[in-house]
Amino acid sequence: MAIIHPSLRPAVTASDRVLLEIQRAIVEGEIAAGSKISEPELAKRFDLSRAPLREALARLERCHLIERIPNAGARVVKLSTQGLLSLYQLRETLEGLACRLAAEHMADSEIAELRQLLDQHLSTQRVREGESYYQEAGDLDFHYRVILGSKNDYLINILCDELYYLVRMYRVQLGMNGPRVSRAFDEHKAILNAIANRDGELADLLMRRHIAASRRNIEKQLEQTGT
Amino acid sequence: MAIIHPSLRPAVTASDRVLLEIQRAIVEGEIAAGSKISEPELAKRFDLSRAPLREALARLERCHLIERIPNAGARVVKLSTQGLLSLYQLRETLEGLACRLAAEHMADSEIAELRQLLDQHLSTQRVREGESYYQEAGDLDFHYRVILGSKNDYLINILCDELYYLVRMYRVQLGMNGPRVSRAFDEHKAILNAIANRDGELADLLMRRHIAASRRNIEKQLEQTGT
DNA sequence: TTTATCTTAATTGTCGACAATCTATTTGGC
DNA sequence: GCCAAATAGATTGTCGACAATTAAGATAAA
Repeated sequence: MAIIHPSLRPAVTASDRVLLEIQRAIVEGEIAAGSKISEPELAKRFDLSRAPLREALARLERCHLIERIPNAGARVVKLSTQGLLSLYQLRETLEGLACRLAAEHMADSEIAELRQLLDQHLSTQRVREGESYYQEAGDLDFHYRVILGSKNDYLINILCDELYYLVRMYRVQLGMNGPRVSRAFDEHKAILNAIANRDGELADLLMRRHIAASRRNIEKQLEQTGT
Repeated sequence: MAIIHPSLRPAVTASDRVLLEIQRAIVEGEIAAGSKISEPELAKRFDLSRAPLREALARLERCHLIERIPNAGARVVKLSTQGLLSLYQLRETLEGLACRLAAEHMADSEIAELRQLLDQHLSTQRVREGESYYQEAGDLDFHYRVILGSKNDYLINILCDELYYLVRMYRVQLGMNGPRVSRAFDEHKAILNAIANRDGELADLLMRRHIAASRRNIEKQLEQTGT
């Protein structure tokens, strides 16, 4: 199903809408990594004043998609191997914690829904084999649900609001696909079983391994395509 | 010495200055927890327009000191036992990670400086026994340096920019002092030794214990003063 | 030719006013 | 007397213009 996001209030304000558009544009590389952000240009492009645009830029800085220097302007972040390693280092620890907490706090009904989701992903993945969008959406969806299951608002905020757009940017712009799909599904299943057994320690371990494997996979693709 | 902060650029813009003032006011309870934020009122109080004020509010939301609802306004966060537990849960994990990374990445010179700092704290603490400000400043200073030693920008940002103001708010408003001072210094020393020995795993463990002990200490004071 | 300084242009930060939205009170109906 | 709807007030979101700062280019001196 669609990705569930905690701050998914339906973009009520103009600044909300332009934020979503620019986020998408940066994540998909339509606005190139490392390029300078021109406030007047973007304001004209999205047909609004600079006030809501600047609020959107503040939020983009919050999720690490741009970097601002006072009186000098903003630039889209550059992707680097070092940055990706730092990011995945954090994810390992934080999502491990999320798993441990999810094993404690998720309701049985939530766990059942999550199992249902995985089965559903497995079947649709057989049909649409190789389509990286569904693969990525499915992966993110699973991780999102586990994170939400932790019931720790600060943790949820950091992972879903502040780090995941950058994670997606790395994945999209480095063209993540390849044969790790089926193994990722198996790993998801194992994590879910640990959570269902209320074995937080194991769920933590499995999630850290899962993300470490994902990181190694990306690193491999990085050195193949050339840094 | 003074607390070292990564985003300590000297508050060049008006929004920077008012942010610092409001941050201090909220942390110290001068603006009461749970109270409503009035943009016109604050703008008049600090003698500036609403534009830089709103930017400051956006950053206050980022460090969890206020909560905003679109078209409805902002409120100062309420302190709760549940919130404090969630916060310290995160700190345990994140600062544990910071220790592990610091053991890998800190330069010998940085470690030497940190040891010097601890000795200095010990002596000044003997002189100014019981003054909670110095106690807190010293504690924060140690933690800050370890976090910076991790050399992971995302981790540094989360801990120093997004979580620590709220940690300070809990400490200040719940009046943290008491006899844990000397033991905390011992624990700091042990953590530093582990880092100096490049034993990241032990440093991680000791820091998690250190924060867990601090959390239990606060919880105890909480139930004494009555929730 | 190179470097340093000055000038100019563009960009960012801030301001005051207007429009859209929400909260609270009052009014009307049951 | 109580609940619902409408109105009035205030607050937030957005706009266009101005001020302050920075970056770039031209000019002059070494």
